[in-house]
Amino acid sequence: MRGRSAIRLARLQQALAGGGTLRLADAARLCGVSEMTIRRDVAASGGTMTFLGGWLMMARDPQFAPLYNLDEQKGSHPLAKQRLCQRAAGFIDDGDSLFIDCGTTLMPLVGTLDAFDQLTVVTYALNVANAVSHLPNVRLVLLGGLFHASSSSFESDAMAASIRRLGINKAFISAAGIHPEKGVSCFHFHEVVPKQAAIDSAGQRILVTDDSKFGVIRPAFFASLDQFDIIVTDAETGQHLQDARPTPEEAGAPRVMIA
Amino acid sequence: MRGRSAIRLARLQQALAGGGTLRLADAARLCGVSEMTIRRDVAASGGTMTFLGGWLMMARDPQFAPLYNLDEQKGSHPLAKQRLCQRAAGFIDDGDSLFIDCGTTLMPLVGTLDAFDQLTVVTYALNVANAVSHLPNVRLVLLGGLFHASSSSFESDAMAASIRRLGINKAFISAAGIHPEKGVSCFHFHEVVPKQAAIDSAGQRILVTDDSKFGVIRPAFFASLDQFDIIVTDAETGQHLQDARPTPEEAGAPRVMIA
DNA sequence: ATTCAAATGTTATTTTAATAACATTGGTAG
DNA sequence: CTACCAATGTTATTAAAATAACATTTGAAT
Repeated sequence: MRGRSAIRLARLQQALAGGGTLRLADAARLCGVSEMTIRRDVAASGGTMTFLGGWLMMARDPQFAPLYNLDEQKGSHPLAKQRLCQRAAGFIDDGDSLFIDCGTTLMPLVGTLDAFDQLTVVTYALNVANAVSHLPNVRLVLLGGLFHASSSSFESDAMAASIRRLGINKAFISAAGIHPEKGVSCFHFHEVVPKQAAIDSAGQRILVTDDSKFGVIRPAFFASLDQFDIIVTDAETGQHLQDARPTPEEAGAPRVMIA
Repeated sequence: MRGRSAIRLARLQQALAGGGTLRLADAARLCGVSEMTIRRDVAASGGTMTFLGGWLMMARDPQFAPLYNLDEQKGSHPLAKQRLCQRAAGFIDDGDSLFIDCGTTLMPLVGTLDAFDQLTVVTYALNVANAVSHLPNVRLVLLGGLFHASSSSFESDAMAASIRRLGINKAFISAAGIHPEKGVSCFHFHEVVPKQAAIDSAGQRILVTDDSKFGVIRPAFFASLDQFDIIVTDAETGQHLQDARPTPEEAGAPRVMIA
């Protein structure tokens, strides 16, 4: 009786591949073995599966990973993003058709959408799509293609054309770097096309970015600052931007909103 | 102090919008309130959120939905699907480019893919895409469009064209109904186009279906039985199909595999 | 202000899960 | 066949979460 543990683990993994959880008791029955044996199997699996209070699940980090660890909690990053998105959500109206960019910055924005009537969300990010897919009041259009795990987003030749066909009301754009003169940049080159297409075709362009991105340059530039109508940001970045442009009402200057 | 519970729930919901979990203690701190209050809030939320062993999460997140309830467990459906998929996986080779249909039937198939080298998976189903997205050895191509929650899949004008451009090695197709004379059907009309395109363009077509679908007719027909090269099914359906075609080697007859 | 009731906090109790310790089984080498 | 050892099962113990009970706070009406 050698290697049976591996067989059981494979079977459980297969059962859980599509997401979902299993009661410990059910996992045990599924494998025809005692609960203790399942516990030992999972413990020996080296972290591919875990128990969460009696429920077995795949421990793929991003999904299951707690949002805040007690340690990093003082760094109020997630809270900051929530504040930014709360502010950004102020620009949304019932019936809008929104473009939501990839990354984690705009994630809390999705959490605010259930308060509206009949929105449409266009995105090329898998994480955004998953969050939106649960909202009954939001129509979801996902722009597919080849998946890039690094940014949880898709790349496609047809991306730009698809976006231009869609009629986007308001585009919420995120960035990995924002520099007062050089402009706005991101990590991955395949993000450039959809970002630019959304900026081109949207009625209103809203850049959402926190202080940690200010002054930073990342590999791929995709826009200059004055291509945005509104910039929602933290106090520090906001101050910088307003100092750089003493007359924010002048033509082409985005309105800066501090969250 | 009225309606604060709702405010806290909204905040938590927003924090969890992108998926993931929160420790009870962290949720309490996030809202500046005691753990007991969070417990009461969640209990009053009417099932939108739940605790799983001290972790707060969105209840409807498929990631955390239980696969089997103790009650329905006797009906060994999920086990049957696993057996079918195990059998179906036998047709996969390293380097293959696979089409995987929507629904839950083919979900366990994804669980077998980590054993191969360098696969490509093409799908128009969000649940399949999510499962595949975690596999480092599989390239994922998601065919996007307008999302349909009923089947967790996408609809698009460009679907057929996209599929034909892709070069699919083996197409794994699921069905909601399979009838010996009338053919193979599904619930949703928007599934017909991608299914047919995949059947048209794939090198090998593999229908995977369990006994509960046999003799059933659903709203949308998409293929006849002899359009498949292989049918992977349970004992009962397999017997029926073999009886109906006494000479399975005759031209155009699919090979029937009983799992 | 005073009073009341809803909301929240605190503590105690029950239930459940996780761990540890020990007993049993079963395959395999000698 | 027998003795051994890994694998598994069983039971006991510990830790943690869910519930319940009761105390305290807080906001609004009188």
